[in-house]
Amino acid sequence: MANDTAALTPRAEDFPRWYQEVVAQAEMAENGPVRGTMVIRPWGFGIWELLQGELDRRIKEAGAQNAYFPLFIPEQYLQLEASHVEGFSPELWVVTHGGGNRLEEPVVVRPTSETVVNHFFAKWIQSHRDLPLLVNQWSNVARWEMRTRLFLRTSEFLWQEGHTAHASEAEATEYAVRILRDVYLDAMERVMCVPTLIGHKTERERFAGAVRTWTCEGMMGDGKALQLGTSHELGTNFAKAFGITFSDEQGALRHVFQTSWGASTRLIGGLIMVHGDDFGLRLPPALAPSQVVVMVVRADESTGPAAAAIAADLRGAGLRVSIDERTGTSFGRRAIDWERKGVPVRVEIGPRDLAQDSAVVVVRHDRSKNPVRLGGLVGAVTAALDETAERLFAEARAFRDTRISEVATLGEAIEVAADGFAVVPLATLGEAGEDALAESGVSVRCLQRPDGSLAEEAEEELVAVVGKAY
RNA sequence: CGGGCUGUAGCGCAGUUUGGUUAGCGCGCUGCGUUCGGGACGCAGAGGUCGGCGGUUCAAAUCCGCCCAGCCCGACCA
Repeated sequence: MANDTAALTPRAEDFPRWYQEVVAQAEMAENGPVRGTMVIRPWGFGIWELLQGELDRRIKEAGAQNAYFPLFIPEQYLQLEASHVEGFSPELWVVTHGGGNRLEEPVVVRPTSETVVNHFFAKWIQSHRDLPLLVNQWSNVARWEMRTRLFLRTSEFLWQEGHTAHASEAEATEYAVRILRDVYLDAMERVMCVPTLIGHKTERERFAGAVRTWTCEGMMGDGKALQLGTSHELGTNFAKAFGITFSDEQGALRHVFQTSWGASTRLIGGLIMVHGDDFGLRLPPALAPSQVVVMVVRADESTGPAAAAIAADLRGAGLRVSIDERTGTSFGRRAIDWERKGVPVRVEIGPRDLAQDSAVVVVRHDRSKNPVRLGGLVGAVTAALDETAERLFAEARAFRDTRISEVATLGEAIEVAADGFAVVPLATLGEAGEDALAESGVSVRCLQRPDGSLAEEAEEELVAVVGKAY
C-alpha cells in the first residue's frame, strides 16, 4: 500500500504540502508523464465516479440529456466569438500534425466545447418547437497551465459541461440559476457536505463570452476560496457568432438565448481541503468508495468467517463495504492506511471482540472508538455514517463562519482576506477597488444580496464576497 | 519567456570539491520465521545504460563541451 512511512505534515504548518501528501498517501492521484497531467488512481477515481453519479442524476432531473462532442475542434471555430477566443487563446493546445503530415488547418484540443456544440445547435434548431434544447456532456478538456496542482489545476481535467438554448432571456436565466441551485449547490452541500456560497461574478471574473456568470464558492481549510462550479448566461453572443436562429410563433426569425455550465475533478481537491485533517482525508459517506472497512485484527479460525458475516450484513443494508484481512501486515499500518484514505467507518474484529460477541466501531471524522454488540452493528454503523455527513457539514460551516467578516473599507477587506472572506458593500468597492484588491492577490469571489441570496436582477444594494482564490 | 537549482535502484538521498578495486544508504519490494488491539522484528535475497551524446585520460558517477528533462522563484491563469 502506501510506500511512505513518514507522518503527514500538519495542516497548520504547511497547508499546500499537507494537501500534496494526502493526495499521494491516500493513493488518489499522481503526476502524469506530460507536464501538468494527472493520473487518477482507483481510490480517487472511485470518489469521482460517485460524485459523477450524483451530479448526473441531478442534471437529468433538470431535464438535460447526455451527448458527446469531439475532442478536436477546428481552429477557426474558436475565432468566431471574439471575447471567447481572446479568453482562451493563451491556454490552447493545438495539434499541427496528423499521420506524419502537417495539417492544412490546425485543430485545437477542446478547452471547453461551446464552439463545437453551437455549430451543431445551429443545425438542430429551426423552430420554437425545438426549444429548449438541453444537452450535457461528460468529457475531458485541455488547457495550458503555468502552474499545476493535482485536482485543483491540471492541464487536462475531467468535467461535465452543459449547453442549452432557450427562446427567451428570462427562460435562460431561470435555467442557469436552476442548475446552480438544484444541481451544484445541492450536490455540494448535501453530497460533498461542503457549505457553499452562491452569487454572480463581476465583469472581470466573468467567463469569456458570457453576459453573466453564476458561481459556487467554497472556503478551504486555509481560508482560501475555491470556485466549485459555474453556470453562465451567454445571452445571444454565441447564437450570433454561430447563426443559431429559430422561427417563433409569429414566424419571426430570432436568436436563441443560451447557457453553459460546468463542474470538474477540481471538486475532489475541494473535498480534500475542506474535510481533511492532520490524519488524512475524511470522506463524506456518499462519496466514499468504501463506506465501511471490516478489519480482521488477527487471523484465527473464527475472525475471518466473522468478518465475512459482518460484511455481508452491512452490504445487505446497502452499504459499500471492504474487508481487510491482510493480517500479514501489522494492525497499526493498516489502520493508518484506511484512516488516510478517509473511510468513514472501520469495524475492527479480533478474538478479544468475538469472545464478547462484539466489535469495535471506529468513526473517522472524530476518531472515536466504541465496542458494539454484533447484533447492533448494522444500526450503529448506519447511524455513524449519517452522523458523519451531518458533522462534516456542520464543522465546515462553523469554520467558514468564523472566517467571514463584514467590513466597511478596502484595507479591512484585504486584511480579512489573508485567511478568510470579507464581505464588503459593492458600492464601497467599485471597479477601482477591484484593481486595488488584485494587487494584494485578492479577488471578488461573488456578488450577492446582503442576506446571501442571489441577485437575479440588476440591484443597487449588493455586497461583494472577497478572498484569495486557488 | 527571464533568474536559480537538480538529474545516481520503485521513492528519497550520499558519493562529484581532490578521477583509482566490485557504486552505497534509508524506505519500499521478494522469501522464510517470530509477531499482530495504532506506523513490528530477525535472517536471507532481488533490483543500477550513475539523464543523453561526444571528448580528455592507463582509468570517468566524478573533469570538459553540447543536448534533453524536471523543479523552484518571477510575469499569466478555470
